[in-house]
Amino acid sequence: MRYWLMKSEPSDVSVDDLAAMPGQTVAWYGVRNYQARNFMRDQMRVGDQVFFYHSSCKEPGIVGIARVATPAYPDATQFDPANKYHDPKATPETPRWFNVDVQLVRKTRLVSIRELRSYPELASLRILQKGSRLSITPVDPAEWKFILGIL
DNA sequence: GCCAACGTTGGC
DNA sequence: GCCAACGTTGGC
Repeated sequence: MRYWLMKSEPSDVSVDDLAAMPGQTVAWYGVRNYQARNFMRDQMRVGDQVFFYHSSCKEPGIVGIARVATPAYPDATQFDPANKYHDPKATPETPRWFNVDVQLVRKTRLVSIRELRSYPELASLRILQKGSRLSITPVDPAEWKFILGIL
């Protein structure tokens, strides 16, 4: 079992949006970064635990706990010319982008990035590193436990 | 809106 | 295969 942190812009899919979805589950479409894709495609397993993180918004931070609900499969938006995530180089025979489905486990209080930065125990958390931009990052078991403890 | 950091693109 | 130019991310 692995642990992850996944960023979502709340103007796109917020934790409340996720809570309102059928089965409280959403396809994690739109990832167009190879490293993040590889995490989903190669390393995620059903049941992996996820911190749901709001980014590019007024109060960035962790807002929920989720789980990986499906193995990775081709991201449908890459094939749709009308979609902003359309990739003209992708075909159903040779898909380039993959996504898992993510299911909400529970909302949490907002743990802001500012608060996360305040804990020496989280000094190595990937998203706190200088220049970190990856939308999907692994979380160490010790980091996961620590954050659970402050929720 | 700024801008540092990083990823991607494409000419050579 | 190098690397400058460009685009994107995302906190502030």
